Amino acid sequence: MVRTKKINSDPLPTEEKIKEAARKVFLRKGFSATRTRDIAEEAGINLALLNYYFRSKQKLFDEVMKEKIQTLLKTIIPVLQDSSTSLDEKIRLIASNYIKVLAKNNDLPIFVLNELRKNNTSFISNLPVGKAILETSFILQLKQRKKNVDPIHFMVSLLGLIIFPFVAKPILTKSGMISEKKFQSLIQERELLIPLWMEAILNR
Amino acid sequence: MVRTKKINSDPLPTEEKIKEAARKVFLRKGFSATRTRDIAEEAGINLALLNYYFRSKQKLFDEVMKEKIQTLLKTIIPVLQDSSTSLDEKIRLIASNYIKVLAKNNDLPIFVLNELRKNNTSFISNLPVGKAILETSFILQLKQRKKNVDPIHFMVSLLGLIIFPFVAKPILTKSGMISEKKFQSLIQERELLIPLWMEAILNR
DNA sequence: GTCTATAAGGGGATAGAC
DNA sequence: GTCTATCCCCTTATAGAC
Repeated sequence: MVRTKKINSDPLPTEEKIKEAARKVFLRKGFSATRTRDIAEEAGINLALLNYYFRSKQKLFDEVMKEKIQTLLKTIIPVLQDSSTSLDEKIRLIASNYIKVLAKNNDLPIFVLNELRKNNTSFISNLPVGKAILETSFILQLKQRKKNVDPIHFMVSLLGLIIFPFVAKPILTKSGMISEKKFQSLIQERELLIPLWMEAILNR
Repeated sequence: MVRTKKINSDPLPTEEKIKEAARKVFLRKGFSATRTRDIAEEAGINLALLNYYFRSKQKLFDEVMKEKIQTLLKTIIPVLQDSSTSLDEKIRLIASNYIKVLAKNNDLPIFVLNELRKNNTSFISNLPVGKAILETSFILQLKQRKKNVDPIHFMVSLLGLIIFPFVAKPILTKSGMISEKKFQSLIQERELLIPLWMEAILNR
């Protein structure tokens, strides 16, 4: 392998083309509003091939959904667990990592949260991820730092400050409150601001 | 008119029964996943009546959607505009009003935000509500209080702290992190906590 | 105003040729 | 593996009786 940069000489294999198209269409429209024909067209293949590779719309959706949940979890869980970093560092890392991921994928949070709400999927309820988070290094450090701070409140607030702008983006931009460009600079600024705000809350 | 309290002696008129059913089903499942049959069944009427009163699924949806957006705006805009209240009071009122409304209607924010995102609806873009908010008493008081605080950041953060728990509720409860009961007490606590946190951010 | 019956079309999935 | 053609159910909406 000598090539330093991959030119588009070998197009994606069909299965990956379909999955890539599915990511795009499902994220934009959600499960119910998406037609398998939309995905096939986006992928530049025939509708029959979708069923050949993935058997059904639901199975294809499940694969995309699982992947997206993993993306969200992998962004935060390793940071929460790492006992070698300080609490302040963890807060900075979470803000920084999430904003980097979401800046490239604005729709990710609202898509995942809304689809989880609508379907009684077992994506989450199978993994005991919720309780696991309550026993991470992050929570322990939080309890040591300040006894009267409820770790759940603190974590929900931190994630809210990071994620909410992306969830509210449709209303912020469509109402004319801010432009697309202003939105992008806004969330970049928050990468620095959120840790300062969380610090202020802790020192209250 | 002597009756001081309306007993449920006269059931709702058909049109209102349909609308009430539509509110319930659309909010739970979103536009695309909702079948008009679901609404008719929920309302206890025949499917044809739905079209008789509302002409189409889309028109019925639009009425519900418009109503829900109004609910969200009416909760905050009068508070922002009232120049007779202090900044601190406004913050307390916004937190208090929103939490009261959303405690009875957990799905409201994610429903509205997600449907606005998916459809290129003109619900919002017609009203120049975004820019109007930037000229309210609230924003002026904020600028006076602290010059280096960006009002947009502050407002997005305030709303994020209030609304995000409701948006994240599916993942919080389904992941086993907190129970339904714990969730309800959590958001009640935030009615007091959020104003304190915003104060800490302002005094940073 | 309210119902039953049905038209008309959309959309997921498959059969079968190549 | 990939395509075209098609099946068939589901869903919205309407026609028309009462």
